[in-house]
Amino acid sequence: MPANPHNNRYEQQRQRAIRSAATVFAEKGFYGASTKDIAEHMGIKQGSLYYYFKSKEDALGEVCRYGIEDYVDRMTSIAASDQPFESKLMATVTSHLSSYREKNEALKVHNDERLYLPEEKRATLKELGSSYRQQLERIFEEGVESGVVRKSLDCHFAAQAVIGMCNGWGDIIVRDPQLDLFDTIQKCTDMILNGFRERRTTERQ
Amino acid sequence: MPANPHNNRYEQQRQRAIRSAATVFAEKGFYGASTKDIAEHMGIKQGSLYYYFKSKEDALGEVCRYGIEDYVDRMTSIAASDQPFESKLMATVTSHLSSYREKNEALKVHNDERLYLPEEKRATLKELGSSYRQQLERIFEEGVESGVVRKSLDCHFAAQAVIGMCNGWGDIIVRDPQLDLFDTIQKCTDMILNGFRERRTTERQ
DNA sequence: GGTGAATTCTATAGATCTATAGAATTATTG
DNA sequence: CAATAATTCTATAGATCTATAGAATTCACC
Repeated sequence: MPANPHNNRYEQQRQRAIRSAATVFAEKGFYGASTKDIAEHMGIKQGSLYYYFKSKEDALGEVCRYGIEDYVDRMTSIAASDQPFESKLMATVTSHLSSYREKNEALKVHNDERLYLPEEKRATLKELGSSYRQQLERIFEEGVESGVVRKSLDCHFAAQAVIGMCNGWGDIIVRDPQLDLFDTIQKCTDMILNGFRERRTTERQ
Repeated sequence: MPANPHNNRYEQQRQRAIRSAATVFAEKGFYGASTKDIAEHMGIKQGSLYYYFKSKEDALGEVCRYGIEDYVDRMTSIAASDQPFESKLMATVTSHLSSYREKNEALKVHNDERLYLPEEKRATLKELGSSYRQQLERIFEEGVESGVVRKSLDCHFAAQAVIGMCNGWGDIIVRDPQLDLFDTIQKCTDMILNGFRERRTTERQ
């Protein structure tokens, strides 16, 4: 507990601790990872970690929040912007997939391990996740209204499917740093909009 | 170690043990679940579990194998059948999603926890998973050849995307027994083939 | 350089958890 | 029913792991 709340070093080290926890949780899972693992990754001793976290569970909570927070913020600004539907969709996929790169493993930890948090903490995260999904649903609804997306679309289904697919890519992205992100983003967006079916050209075969 | 290898009860109880392990691993994760949890779910004492499993890790291996085995078999028979592309695709999605219902949580455990297995055991599972993905790629390639799917499709990407999306639904299916599976299957197939974009009709607006 | 605050360390209590050994119980078979 | 085999139980060794207390060290500022 630092006396000076404007203390710089404490916050910096705390961030390092959260990142270390994210890396270790992503690799070994919440229960598979020990506080010793996290401390060693950070370069301190096991007991010292409790200077930055109240408990191991607290560490998981911080990682999850860190993982999802600006991810949802980005969705909010995408949704609020006045781009056309197709741009919003692509921005969403871009934001989702690149989160896995930029934020290292914290978003993955949020997705895979948040269920180990107590009900109370999970509720906060759940609201964030629901907000994300609802905003994406709304984007699809706008797409319907603007005539770009077919009227028959179940927008709730659509949002779930897109989120699920992006999370699936997340696993691959985290494990394979070679993967061309931009290429994947383009292909995903194209799939969501157009599907894989051959377009019938005007000329008959 | 039963003397009579044709012993019936032993195999039956072993199956029960695997199912219990699947349920508990799915809920708490490999490290989060204790052998006591599994034994209690099965209605025996902790130590007795070792009559059926060599180790906790062995239990995880069995659950993973149980989870993926007939799932891959089904893909093999889908791939070998002579249905047209669209039927194969729908059969694939159906098989994938309904696996989550029928096999309870074992496929989910395979997806989420197999990385905690030692390299050797994981290699076997990896081959099964690769076989699945390659067969799905081949289905897409056939779709291209038959002209149903556009020539520009990256079939490797397509297979990954479909698998990722189905796994995403898997989480939802396991947690929400209410979800209409057939409806979800139809919408997924439709999305993969046609995307969400409004088809331009021949009449101009 | 000295002083108090901030940070990190060492050591450990107490609570797990896995796996094993051997006893007790239940089932099977002549 | 007796005897043998199969299954389950009890008890525990040994190895974690989390969280805390208090000592040691480093840092910031005068």
